[in-house]
Amino acid sequence: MSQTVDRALSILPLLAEGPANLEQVAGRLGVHKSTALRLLRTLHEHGIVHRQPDQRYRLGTRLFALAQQAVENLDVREIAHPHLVELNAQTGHTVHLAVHEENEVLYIDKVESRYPVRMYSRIGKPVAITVAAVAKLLLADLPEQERRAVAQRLDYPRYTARSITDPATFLAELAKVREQGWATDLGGHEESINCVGAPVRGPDGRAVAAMSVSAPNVVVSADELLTLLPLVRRTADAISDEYSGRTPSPDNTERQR
Amino acid sequence: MSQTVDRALSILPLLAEGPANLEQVAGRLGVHKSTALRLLRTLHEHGIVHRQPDQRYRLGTRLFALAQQAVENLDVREIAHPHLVELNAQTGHTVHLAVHEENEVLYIDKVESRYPVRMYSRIGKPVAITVAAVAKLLLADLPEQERRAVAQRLDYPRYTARSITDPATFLAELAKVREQGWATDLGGHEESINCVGAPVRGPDGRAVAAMSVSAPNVVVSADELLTLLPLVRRTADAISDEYSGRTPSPDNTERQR
DNA sequence: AAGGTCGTTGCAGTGAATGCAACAAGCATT
DNA sequence: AATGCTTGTTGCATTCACTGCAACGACCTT
Repeated sequence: MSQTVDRALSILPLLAEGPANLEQVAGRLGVHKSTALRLLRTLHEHGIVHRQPDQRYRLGTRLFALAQQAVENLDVREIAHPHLVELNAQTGHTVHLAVHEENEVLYIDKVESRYPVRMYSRIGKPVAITVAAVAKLLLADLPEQERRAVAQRLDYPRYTARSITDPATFLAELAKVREQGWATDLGGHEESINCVGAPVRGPDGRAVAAMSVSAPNVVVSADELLTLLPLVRRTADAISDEYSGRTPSPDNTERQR
Repeated sequence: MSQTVDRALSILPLLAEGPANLEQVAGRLGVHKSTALRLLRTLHEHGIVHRQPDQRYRLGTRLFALAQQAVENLDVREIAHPHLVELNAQTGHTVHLAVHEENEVLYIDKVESRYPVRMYSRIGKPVAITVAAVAKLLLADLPEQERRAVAQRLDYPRYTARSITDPATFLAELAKVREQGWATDLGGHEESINCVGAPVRGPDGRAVAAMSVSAPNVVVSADELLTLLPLVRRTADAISDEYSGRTPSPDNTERQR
């Protein structure tokens, strides 16, 4: 739309390949040296490109700073909420969103069946970190070494007969979750409640949050709940895409796994 | 230099603060809506900005990808990382790596005490350039004339009672740092936090990066932290050697201390 | 239905970007 | 040392692309 800006931006991927000098940039842009110079100068003033001692240009660290600031100011909850509502509408079940922070996993949003109003019942409260599906998802994303450290220092309350109660089992569960990309809690926290969840990932692929759908046995069996897995994963992926600034292509009917 | 590009690039830091709609962008840019629209469109086509379902704009994946490449091209980071991890393991404290670029000093890596989870907390953010140990190290390495120029144009926020708040004191401090080859920040940024750092030098002897170890008063006193100085310097030197392609002679055991 | 907000589009005027050519600086070759 | 080559920089005339305006349309609220 804007020729000048278009040209300037075209320089970036070019420099991403590696440092380049003025003529190389001008050549690949198909413009006169002087034009390229002025574009590069402008980019330089904004710290987007950096001039090396050998006068060649490369991408600047300002880009990194910008990206960093952007993710920090991103509110997962804000982005996720509409998706959670939709999932709730589709399934009728309770939907949770959780993040990992300072050795705790806590709910930051919840859409409850029938109650459109946000009741902060469990929101903000730490989850049962050793059994909850969302907790497994978030911890499973940590590097191995750290996962081990965390598993060691946790307490393992026996909420129910199905609770995980030792580090080894927990680590094995995390490995499985990491492998398959989704998690469940089948009566591990409360005997009659099952959950199935999936991770929300940021631009760098790391899990920034996790979501889950929960329902009591009396409403749907665990097996029935599991049939919702594809839908849950699709929702989580949609949130990931939006959070990462990816454009959900209009015709992306189904994503391949 | 180029008005159009200048305006377009000015949108980026604006969006880094958070999503914004067309009018907000136009307003803060001081241009007509239609102008802002066309700039945003161009940025959008390049994937630099992303349009949310609510039509607001925010930074897009492409920017994240570029930022990623920008830091990956900084091979200091890659070389330094294992050393930082080791230093962290030895001391238990937070370790930072920073570079100087375009009038800013910013963290490009960090290894946090015990909780690498928060990995990217301060990474990408400009450091408090008038007080941070790494900033002193990098600025101290500049030629005198340039140091003076920088010192003059800086702001000197009084973060704490111990902050450096005027150019003369700052220049004196830089001279001292230059002389001794290491730097500290004793409560100059945050009252209870002390740092000690050393420079990473390239083959030509110029500082290409700086690293520091930080710890709160409550954990170790400033004096205790200073006892780590030899270790910090040795680590920085090891990184320098590797970066400069000097053989970190296999038998010059770092451990014989 | 009316009124308001906000994004989008066509258009005319002009100011800003472009390419040219000459210049400067650094380096290699002779 | 002189010459020629390469590469970055600057002043300038031309023109084209960018700008702001105003009108339109989509959507939401009352």
